[in-house]
Amino acid sequence: MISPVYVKIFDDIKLKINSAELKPGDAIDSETTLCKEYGTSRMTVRNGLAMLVNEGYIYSIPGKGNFVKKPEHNKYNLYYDEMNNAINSVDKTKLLEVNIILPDEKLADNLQITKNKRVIMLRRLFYTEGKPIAYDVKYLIYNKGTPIVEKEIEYASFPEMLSKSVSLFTLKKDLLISAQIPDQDIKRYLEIREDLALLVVEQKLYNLENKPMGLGTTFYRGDYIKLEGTGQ
Amino acid sequence: MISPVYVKIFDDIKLKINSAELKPGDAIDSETTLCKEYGTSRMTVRNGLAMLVNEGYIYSIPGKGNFVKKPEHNKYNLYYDEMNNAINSVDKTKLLEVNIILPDEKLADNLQITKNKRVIMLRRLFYTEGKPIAYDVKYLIYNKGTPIVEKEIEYASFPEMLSKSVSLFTLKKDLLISAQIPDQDIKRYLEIREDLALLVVEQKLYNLENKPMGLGTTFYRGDYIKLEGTGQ
DNA sequence: CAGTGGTCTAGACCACAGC
DNA sequence: CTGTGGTCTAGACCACTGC
Repeated sequence: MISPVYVKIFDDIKLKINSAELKPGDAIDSETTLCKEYGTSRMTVRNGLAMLVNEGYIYSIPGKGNFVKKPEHNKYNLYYDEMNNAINSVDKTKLLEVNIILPDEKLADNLQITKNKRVIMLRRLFYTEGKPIAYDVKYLIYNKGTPIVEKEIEYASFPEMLSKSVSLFTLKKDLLISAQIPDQDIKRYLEIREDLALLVVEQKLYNLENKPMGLGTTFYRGDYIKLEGTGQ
Repeated sequence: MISPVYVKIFDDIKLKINSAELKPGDAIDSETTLCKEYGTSRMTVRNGLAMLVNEGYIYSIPGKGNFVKKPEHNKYNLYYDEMNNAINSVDKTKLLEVNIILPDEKLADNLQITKNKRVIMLRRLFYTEGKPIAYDVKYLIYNKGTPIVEKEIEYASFPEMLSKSVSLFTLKKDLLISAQIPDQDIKRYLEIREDLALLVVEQKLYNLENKPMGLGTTFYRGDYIKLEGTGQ
């Protein structure tokens, strides 16, 4: 098991932090000191420290030194794919409606547009093994020249819908996750007769200038979805 | 507005990717080519490329080159703090019970322990403005010598509870988010009389060896919580 | 003032891709 | 074989910190 010197430096310091030999706020040996300790050049040391910075273990203050960071124990990675989650995946969708509409006050406000700017609305149902498990409504800013291809939209996730008009790299996305009781309409769409909670995911997409590009809400049957997050 | 050369390189290439001049899978100019283009040394170029790698724009294949990555448009950052969310925060907690118990089959299985290994159970209520908004149950592996300090536990988040026995850096965490209808017990605890959905967050904490250290579930009134995720 | 991290140079050798 | 990225050296000057 041979590994580069800078990985050795990274591992050593990481171990000291994990074993609590170095605590948050503590200073790390200076770069020149580490150079001597490992008998290596400064660039190699900095390479190892850069890894620690990238993984959130340390931070540096120019002129002072490198210090152990407080771990962000409230941060999680969430994978949210409208059609796939921890316990189920969508195998069929049904396009209920595609329409160009004029937004009402609230929608215009949310999309930061005037009320005479047209918006694409689409409503879909998601199915798993023949049963409807989610009701989905999306609003997209209408761009002339961006054709609406029903077949493409039917199976597209929200970010993919916008990929024609915006590079996916430039998309900023926000999620809001909540739980609520279904109203009559949704009960009908999802064929819910018993008492059942909905998991509601609201998505908002922005371009790089923070201009809203789309707004969407997906109502999942609570017994058919679990969202999964992983820490660190 | 002066910025280091490597930041300029980073910005230039990022712009090319965002403007779709460079598409996923495309090769970037080689490092030596970039050295000539910017009249700089290889380390400076590599510094800029490292930033692009860290932000998920590119990846490199040794011997071949650097390439534009496909954006991960299903990845979000989720901040989950048991006591604080997008629309409310907990201002009071009530410790219903702290006990050392023997796990039942399911719990022992989940914590990967034998049924004669003791477990700390604690149950809490979270309040906002005098009203109970969440019911919380946690199970922690019992470690001899780790004192249970009620006052500490009462206001601690789950990762903090374990911080005495494990470095917070070493904690791996999993979240499962779902929605369900409250049962009679929870309705009583949360003083729910109307129809209401619960947002349920299950947390599982592991140490570095992937040994489960704790298990917890928090049941939030659906009208008092929204979880917030941000993309990219 | 000496020590720190930030930026940068101009080289080097290596393992690996692809021809 | 040439070209690629991965690792590394031994210096340099700068801005900043703290004494």
